[in-house]
Amino acid sequence: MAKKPYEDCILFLLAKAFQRASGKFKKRFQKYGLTPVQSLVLTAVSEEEGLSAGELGKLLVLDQATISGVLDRMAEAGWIVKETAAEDKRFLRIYLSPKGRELTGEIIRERDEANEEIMSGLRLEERLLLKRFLVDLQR
Amino acid sequence: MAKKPYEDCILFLLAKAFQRASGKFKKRFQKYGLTPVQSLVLTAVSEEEGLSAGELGKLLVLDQATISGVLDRMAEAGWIVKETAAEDKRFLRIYLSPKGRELTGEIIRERDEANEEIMSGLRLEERLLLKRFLVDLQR
DNA sequence: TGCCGATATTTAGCACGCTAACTACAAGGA
DNA sequence: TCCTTGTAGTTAGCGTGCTAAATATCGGCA
Repeated sequence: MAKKPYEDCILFLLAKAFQRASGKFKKRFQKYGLTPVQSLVLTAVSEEEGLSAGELGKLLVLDQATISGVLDRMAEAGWIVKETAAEDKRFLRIYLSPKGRELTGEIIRERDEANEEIMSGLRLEERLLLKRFLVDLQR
Repeated sequence: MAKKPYEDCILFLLAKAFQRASGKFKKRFQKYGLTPVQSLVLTAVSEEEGLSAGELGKLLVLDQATISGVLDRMAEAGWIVKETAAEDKRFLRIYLSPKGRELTGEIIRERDEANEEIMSGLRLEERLLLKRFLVDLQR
């Protein structure tokens, strides 16, 4: 039997690389009670408050059902505040809570360190190439 | 607001590349009633029958709980057969069902085509580099 | 023999991520 | 005004993937 029979399958390689990266984020953020996805949503909200659920979903490429659940749990945990927009009650407006605002800087630092940790096996040019390839896969 | 604020976050890039690849597999395999993961498990079983759940999990880097559930659904759907090993009843032995054996060749072809489709935006050297980088991330 | 610790699998519970169905609201025309 | 159509968000149901706890079996040792 081949030892690593799946190294030619790009789906497998992507899945495992994502799993590993996700694990590193998870470890780093669990002391805050945040999941990896939630950490991304938090920084997105901090970059522009008042976005709707749909706009956040587009930004982070999450479908409506997924972003809806994530926002719900984050509001529940006190990271963000969900308001319905006055002009059009179909829309939400998502804001940081005081807790969210206070910890955003730290979360962003953790995220950057996690990214650094994940990429530590690659040289700078390799990191740039990898990112370009991953973007090119998204066509 | 930046248009694509997360292209610097390797977790985000990996997640989205994986999502897209997974989507292509999903589309291609749903006519068989197979999920992307199940397609990988099926080809793994076809390469060596009689492996235990744990051995398959190690091969595919899936934890016990996950492989257990996947195997259950695949047995339910009639792709594989679960037997308990006679020598040590703690172990399972996983075999292909007649249906699994019949369709494995086709499934492998679909998998190869899906991989080709996913990588189609990259030249050959780029594909090899990408695979190497993804493996290197798994340290 | 009978118990103890190790090992393989299963189960429960949570968080995505997807599709599909549903609700709520808005806008525009008959 | 009423109705139809479209849009934003929620909910339900499924399949991973994880951790932790439970179950079943084995092996060895008193």
